[in-house]
Amino acid sequence: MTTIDDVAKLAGVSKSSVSRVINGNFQYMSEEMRGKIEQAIKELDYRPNSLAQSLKKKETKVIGLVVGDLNSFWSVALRGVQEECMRSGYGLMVSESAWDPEKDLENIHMMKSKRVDGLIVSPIRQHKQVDELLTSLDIPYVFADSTWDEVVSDQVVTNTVAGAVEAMEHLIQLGHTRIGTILFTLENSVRRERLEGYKEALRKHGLPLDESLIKICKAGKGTGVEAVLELLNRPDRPTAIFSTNMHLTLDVLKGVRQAGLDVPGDISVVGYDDSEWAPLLDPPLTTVAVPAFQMGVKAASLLIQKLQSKKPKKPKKIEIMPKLIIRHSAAELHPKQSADEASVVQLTDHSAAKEKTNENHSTGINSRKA
Amino acid sequence: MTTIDDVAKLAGVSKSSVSRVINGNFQYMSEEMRGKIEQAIKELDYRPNSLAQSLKKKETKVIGLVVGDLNSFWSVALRGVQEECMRSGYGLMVSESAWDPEKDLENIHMMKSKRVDGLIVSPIRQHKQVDELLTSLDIPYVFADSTWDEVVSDQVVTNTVAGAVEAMEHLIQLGHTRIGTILFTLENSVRRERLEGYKEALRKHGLPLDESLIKICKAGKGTGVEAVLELLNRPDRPTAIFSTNMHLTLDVLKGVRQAGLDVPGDISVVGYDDSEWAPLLDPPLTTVAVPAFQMGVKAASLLIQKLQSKKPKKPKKIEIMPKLIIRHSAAELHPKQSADEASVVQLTDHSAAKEKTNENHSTGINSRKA
DNA sequence: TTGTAGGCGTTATCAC
DNA sequence: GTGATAACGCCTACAA
Repeated sequence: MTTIDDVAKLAGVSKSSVSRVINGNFQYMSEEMRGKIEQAIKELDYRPNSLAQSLKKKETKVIGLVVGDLNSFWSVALRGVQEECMRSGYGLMVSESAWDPEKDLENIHMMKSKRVDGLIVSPIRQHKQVDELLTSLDIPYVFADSTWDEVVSDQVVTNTVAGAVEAMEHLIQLGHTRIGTILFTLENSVRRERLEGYKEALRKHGLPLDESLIKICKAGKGTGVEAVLELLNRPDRPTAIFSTNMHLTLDVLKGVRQAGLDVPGDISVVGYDDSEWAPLLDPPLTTVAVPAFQMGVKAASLLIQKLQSKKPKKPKKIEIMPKLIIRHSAAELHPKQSADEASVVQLTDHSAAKEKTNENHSTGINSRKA
Repeated sequence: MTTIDDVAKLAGVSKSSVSRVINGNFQYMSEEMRGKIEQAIKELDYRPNSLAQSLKKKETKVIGLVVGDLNSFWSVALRGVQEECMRSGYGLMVSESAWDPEKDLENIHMMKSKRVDGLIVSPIRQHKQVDELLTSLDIPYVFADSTWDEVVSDQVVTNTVAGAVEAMEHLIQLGHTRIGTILFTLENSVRRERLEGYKEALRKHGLPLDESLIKICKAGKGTGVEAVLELLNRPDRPTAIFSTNMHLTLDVLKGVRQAGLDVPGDISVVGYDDSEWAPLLDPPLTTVAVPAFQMGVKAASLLIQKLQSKKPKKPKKIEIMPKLIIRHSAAELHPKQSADEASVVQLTDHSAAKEKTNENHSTGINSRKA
């Protein structure tokens, strides 16, 4: 491995001068010396050892991503994070705790020992412990997606309540008054807020809240099917279902089919999280699309900006608006029309002092060529 | 930040001894000293600085993943890689070139400068240059998924030809003789092999090869729709289509719908790459599922094993078998039957001296709880 | 304008 | 058994 000494020797100069060239300190340096050194660097194809640089400079130019679940949402968001990192010259380390809350803490320690400059975190639970650990470790961080209600740190989240409300209002405008919903256990803010939006929409439109129409299920394959069947097998079954998660939406559709019911004849369904497959279902599925890619970009850029500014600013909360994608039923589709045709309802941000993030970004799905 | 010196001071010993404890060198050490030091470490919650360790030991315990496209396949495979890394105590850096072949090379350099111990690479093109760069950089590596025909290095791939043949044979057994196929441009082995499998199946069953039934399209949204429409609008249109990529399958289904045709009444479709949504289509879609998660695990463990064994072994090629998942048509589904019910055809490995990877692993989809 | 020397936090090779 | 001490490869006052 060629080192800075090799370059110095070849160029016949001291290594401090080489170091200056590497770091772009050309302030008081003769053109001649600079030329000699750059020549030598090229000749040896020398690249500095980041480890040594980092040890000295106390920064690694690497940020870490600590997520509870690298699920479909995060796998898209990850690309946004990665893209922003590349653009800003940062490396990216990733870790997943796979739903073991202890591992989130462990992973943070791991990242710290690798000396990442900052962290994007999205734990599943224990946000408080995570927050405390992060501050005690004195590591710059940004919460993303999932957060903690009393959190005072930087964060990038989607306005989940607004998304849920919009989904519900779509159903209400279609004339539904008995709307069921299905959720995963309320372990984090994202999940709680979806329920909040459900309730808020009912309240807003003067509809009664029937707790028995709310089904909360444990994570796991197929648990949603049972839940939805319970909902559908009642005599006073709901005429619409708001599914709050993509995995649950799969279960809901399976359940509806198992119950021998028809969408949208017997029951309407709106799902949270969009999928490339939604337009291909029969009928095409209306969903709330969360701009995952964009969130990844925002989270990374907020963190990096934080790393690069000297003076600490006050915590910033960036909210990203989900989009309701209303898809026509298959019957209404003209044969020559694109099956992907849909109306996109851009939710408006009602909150005041928050960063507007309504640029016309992609939803993260289909945002790259294949 | 607390250092090894702080620990030494607190314990009243030299830092050499502390270092021994950290590295588990208890060979010639009194119980007493060990106790004192462990106590001090705990008290200060001391964690060694990986940078300094790595600088000295010349290993970082980090591996890198360099992929051309963090698409749906790799986003699942990534979880496998990550899981194996965590199990073996390695960190993971990721990078994506987003279809810019130059960036693959750039990312490799970046990883090298960060001094990763090894690399899992899956470039889109220029496998030869990548291979050469990797060897010239003297960095241990494993090709994964996509590879290069003349490659002699370690690699973990799926037997794409076998997968394609099986898909085709399914269609042939259903009585189809005019089968169209749709592919992305043949830039890498994975893509070429799918075409190869298409041809091989025809040959094997004595069916004629009609080049005009083979549609090759550029990457990009919706290009597949045009291609499939060309296929379907001919008077002698094929009675079945083998779609070689998930994105293309979406386009194929859209195209079929736009042409006003019915699956499977007018035309049969088999897709490469499975999706959670496949069983929910009407009719459920038959696909070739590629065990992405498993491939990630295998790639990581092969690399790590390579890193940890002293003597270089001869290059190893691990082949993973895709699985054909035959789904019943909706009409045949009993209402109380799971919509996900499907026959899984486990392809048999016909090759001789290759590692068997037919354990009953998951396909990567649905392999985690949500 | 350039070079010398010390130190970043460890590990490893010696002595003792 | 334990402790100095010299690297590891780079950066950066400070001196020249």
